[in-house]
Amino acid sequence: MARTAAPGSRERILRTAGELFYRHGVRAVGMNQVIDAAGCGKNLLYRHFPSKDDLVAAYLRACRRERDRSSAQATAALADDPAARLRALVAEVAATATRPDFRGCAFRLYLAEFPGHEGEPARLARDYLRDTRAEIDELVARLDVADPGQLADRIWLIVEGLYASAARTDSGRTSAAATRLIDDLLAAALPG
Amino acid sequence: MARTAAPGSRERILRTAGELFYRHGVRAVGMNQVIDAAGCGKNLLYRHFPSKDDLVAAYLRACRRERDRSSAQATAALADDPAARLRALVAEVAATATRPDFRGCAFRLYLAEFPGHEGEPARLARDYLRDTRAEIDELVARLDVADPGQLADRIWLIVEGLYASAARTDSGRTSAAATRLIDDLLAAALPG
DNA sequence: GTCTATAAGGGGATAGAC
DNA sequence: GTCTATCCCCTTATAGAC
Repeated sequence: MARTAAPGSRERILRTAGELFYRHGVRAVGMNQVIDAAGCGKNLLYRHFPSKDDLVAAYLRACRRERDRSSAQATAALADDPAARLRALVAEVAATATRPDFRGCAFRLYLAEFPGHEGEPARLARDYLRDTRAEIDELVARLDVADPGQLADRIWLIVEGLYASAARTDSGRTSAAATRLIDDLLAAALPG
Repeated sequence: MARTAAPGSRERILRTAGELFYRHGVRAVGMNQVIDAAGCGKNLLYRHFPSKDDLVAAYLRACRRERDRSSAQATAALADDPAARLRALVAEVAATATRPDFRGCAFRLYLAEFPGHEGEPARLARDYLRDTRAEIDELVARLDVADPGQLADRIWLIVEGLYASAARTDSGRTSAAATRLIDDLLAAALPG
């Protein structure tokens, strides 16, 4: 399918749809709107994405790829230091949350829009949240702290709060508060 | 209008609509669905609520009333102790978040569903968030702490994280983490 | 008169056909 | 790319039951 079409058409449609989905919400954006914004024919879009759910799933997969890439880049130069990686993880979320077009976490926004849905988009969103939470758990488990479960719960709470709060209030202030709170929590929990 | 109608009809419709809106999302629930669930005629609903936005606004106003009532009840027997009131505020949110049908904060869910909307529902949602944030600011301002702004930011972050996280993960664990973290923050910030 | 039930208008949704 | 099919949305109007 994609081989016969213009090489960049799929990516262009997906990028256009993703921007609309993220800015206005998935439910608020219709397929016609995507077609108009992408400047393509209805045929081409439905050849690449047979249904809206397929398009939404591709959008969330692209978000995941970007987040994984961004996360890997943030921790690339770091030594194998769990505390530093935790700080970098939160700092990377804070950097994302201060981008001018930030409107929240795409996965959390999708789940808020489609509660109880069980399609592939919902699975992708839940997978991302589960994996991120697991990453925090694993990093905290490698720390020498008295109560790893509690520390992981607290860091997760802050990550969730950062995503939620920065979408609606001053994101710079929220991000600064989150990063400093994580620093304090780690400093208080770690020996020395 | 409501004076001539059966006395309980408006409240019954509103309660039915509210449950549907909260459980499935405002956009996902159509007026026909509300009418079917309430077992009323289309005429009656539109007489009480001339448009869906009016019904949604009434739903959010009911949420606000319930939250204000619940908040007042939680702090009624408390002395005029800002720290105790802050702890009670978070504990009350935690209690809400552990209810079995908890799916998130109705106001935050609405704003996630309707970004950029400027009608009365959006105003009600933003008013609630602004008032809650202001309440935290005022309580923290009355504490004898070195950096009230920072403490208020952190408490707000935890409240946001609690609402967001408890909707998707183990709410008991999330609530416990939030209340204990608030306790620790207050204990660390307060003298003595 | 108050309510229910039903039909219909005007629009936009996804999706498919040519 | 346009055109159509089908469905559901919000809303209004009409007709009938108690």
